[in-house]
Amino acid sequence: MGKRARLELIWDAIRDIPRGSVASYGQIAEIAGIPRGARQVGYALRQLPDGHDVPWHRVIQASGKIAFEKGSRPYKEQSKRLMMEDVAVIAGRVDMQKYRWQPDLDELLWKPSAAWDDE
DNA sequence: CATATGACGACAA
DNA sequence: ATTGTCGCCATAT
Repeated sequence: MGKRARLELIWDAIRDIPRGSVASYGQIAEIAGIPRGARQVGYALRQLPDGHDVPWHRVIQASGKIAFEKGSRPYKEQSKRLMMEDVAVIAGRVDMQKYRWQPDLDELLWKPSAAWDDE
């Protein structure tokens, strides 16, 4: 696979994170079909071109912490964007239990029939 | 080909 | 909660 294609896969996975939810780097990597590729997601985010439409702020560490250094420009920008969509950021962290994106659950809510295919 | 570098993650102290 | 170590893996040099 070409490097550009991989970047696109990762960016697409991030575009699927719904407003008000967050996903970890590793989670996005798996969805993009790159197991253990958390670092590749970080790489992909650094390659975002100007004018992109990728909700980069919805990607945080598995621990719930914002990846940027506390107090830095990007750190503040990310906290602000998350707050803007009602995601609580306390001391640089987000409660993953509460805000972690669950694709499977989304499926159930959007297409209930998909969960009944065993009847 | 050899090393260094990360917007990471799991785990042990 | 923090910090350090180690594993991981595409890129960069």
